[in-house]
Amino acid sequence: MKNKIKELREKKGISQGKLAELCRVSRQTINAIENNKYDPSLRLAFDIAKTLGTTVDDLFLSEEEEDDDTF
Amino acid sequence: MKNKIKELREKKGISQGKLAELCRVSRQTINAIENNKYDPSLRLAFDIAKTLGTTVDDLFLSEEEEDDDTF
DNA sequence: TTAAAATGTAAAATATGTTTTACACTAACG
DNA sequence: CGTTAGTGTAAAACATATTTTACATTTTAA
Repeated sequence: MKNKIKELREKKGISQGKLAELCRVSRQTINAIENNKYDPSLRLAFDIAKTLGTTVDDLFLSEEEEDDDTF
Repeated sequence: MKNKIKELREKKGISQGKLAELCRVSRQTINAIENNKYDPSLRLAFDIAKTLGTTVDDLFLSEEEEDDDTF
């Protein structure tokens, strides 16, 4: 699922590490989510959205789907 | 994390089983989420919101926190 | 008042998300 | 040049979400 985290994070001028700290998760978690390794939990999605001053619906693209490449 | 799933589902007049089918998950999953056994994945949160004609931000309450009772 | 549909719940198995530790790479900077 | 901050990545361990099967209870409706 695509997201605008990196974009909004950079607009705010904070590092992955700082965002992780503010959301109380590890830096690797933020990194993995920004790079679409996996989706965050719903709770974390809300925390990130709030921290970046936006909404979950705005931050994540949702739109059907990102069925991964393996075939 | 609180949610309005049961409320909106009943307003739509569909059963847990029907909602589950529309979201392509098991009925138990819908039941567990309605009864706050656990939060859905972000993907499923979007699917449920869409199916119920609302947004993730509207459907879930977010607000800090539901730290469970055990102590 | 009985049968059917809907709901609640539970355990085991599997899938997915998160942490920790650790290291490599790049860019900026003294 | 050598250091520091930021980023990408990986494996193991752990936490949480989901499925399947199965059954009990409640609600609806004939």
